[in-house]
Amino acid sequence: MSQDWRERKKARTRERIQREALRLFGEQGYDETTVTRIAAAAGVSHTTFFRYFPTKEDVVLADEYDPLIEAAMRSRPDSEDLVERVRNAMAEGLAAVYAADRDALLARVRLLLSAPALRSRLWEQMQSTQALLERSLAGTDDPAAVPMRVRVVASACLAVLTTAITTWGDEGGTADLPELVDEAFAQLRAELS
Amino acid sequence: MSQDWRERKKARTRERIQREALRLFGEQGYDETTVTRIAAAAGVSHTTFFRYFPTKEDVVLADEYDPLIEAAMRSRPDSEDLVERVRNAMAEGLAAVYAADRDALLARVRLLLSAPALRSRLWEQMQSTQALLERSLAGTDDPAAVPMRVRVVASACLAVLTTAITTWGDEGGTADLPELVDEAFAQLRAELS
DNA sequence: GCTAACATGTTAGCCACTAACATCCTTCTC
DNA sequence: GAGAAGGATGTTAGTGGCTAACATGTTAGC
Repeated sequence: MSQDWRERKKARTRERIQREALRLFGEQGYDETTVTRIAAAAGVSHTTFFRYFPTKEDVVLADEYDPLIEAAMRSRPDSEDLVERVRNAMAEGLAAVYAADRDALLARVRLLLSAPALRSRLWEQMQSTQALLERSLAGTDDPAAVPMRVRVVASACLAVLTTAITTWGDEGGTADLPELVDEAFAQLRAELS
Repeated sequence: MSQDWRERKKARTRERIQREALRLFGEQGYDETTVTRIAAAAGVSHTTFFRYFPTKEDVVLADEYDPLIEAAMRSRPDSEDLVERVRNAMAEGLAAVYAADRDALLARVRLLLSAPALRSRLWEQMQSTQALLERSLAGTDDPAAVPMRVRVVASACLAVLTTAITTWGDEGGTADLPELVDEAFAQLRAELS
């Protein structure tokens, strides 16, 4: 009971900052919105902003997806080959997000596509997702022990997923994303046979 | 004749800045080396530094590879399928750099692997390389006219190339890079059949 | 109530990067 | 060969992301 009030207040402050930030980004663009401005809109100082989000980019890119993917990877049977396992795990995680949150996902993707700084940050995050995939596929915790074959698969699958999501965002979210992802994987397979 | 002296002087200044920068990065690390320090070592002011290189990252990432790849893509016969064309073009461009410049390439790769800021910048550059590949494969100049199939191929091939180069750098450059790239493509193909 | 813990604000500063202006040096013209 | 024009450079000052130090207020546990 003791810490509850504090935790809840902190969570609300965090949400307020994020909400105001996304609103301002949408209204005036990412680069044109300063951290100080966001902090003022949320009623805090810019130092407090940085106590909640280590960088400006993190307001957009709070990574909730890695745990999803990790769990999905664990539920994949060993009978599937490497690509199938990654493909299905990503599809599973994505389906959950997509069903719950389609519009928010689209807004986020479009923001990401609009600001170079955000895109580079995304790449960094994907690097950690890739490391996760590799460890999971290779069944080891030592990054140096991952064979190149596994790294090739992980990076290629992520590239395909990214391409599908990017295409989806470029088209304004008109298509069905899970279908697009399926299609993208099928296309790669078709090109390589 | 008139402008020659000026041009040559500028070229020398540019090289001096770059040389000193790479030396300092090697000695004390990328993040630990400030632009002002580099400028001082090169005997110029920090504003002059930025007149030669738009960002600190650009000292490391002057992109000479895209033109190579573009030329190589043009020399590929239409009889090859998409993946083969990209694969061979990249192999051709890489072979040239590798033969001429192996040690410099290795040093650069290792620097890239060491600094997150540089890596994200690399991703941005790869985005432009990917766009180039897509246009070349699709035979169009309109990015919106590129079918997803082509984008999937381009992004996956780049991912494979990057994985091979990264592996090479991680292993200290002991392997033969062109061979590694070949192997990486073969592995992806093997996993997808 | 008192004290320890903690969230926040203020201030000052670093660094990448930019703009404005003055200076100097080359180059071109007469 | 003197002077004007143009370009390269330095100085200064400023912005924005981000950090550290310290002071203050607010809550938690006794």
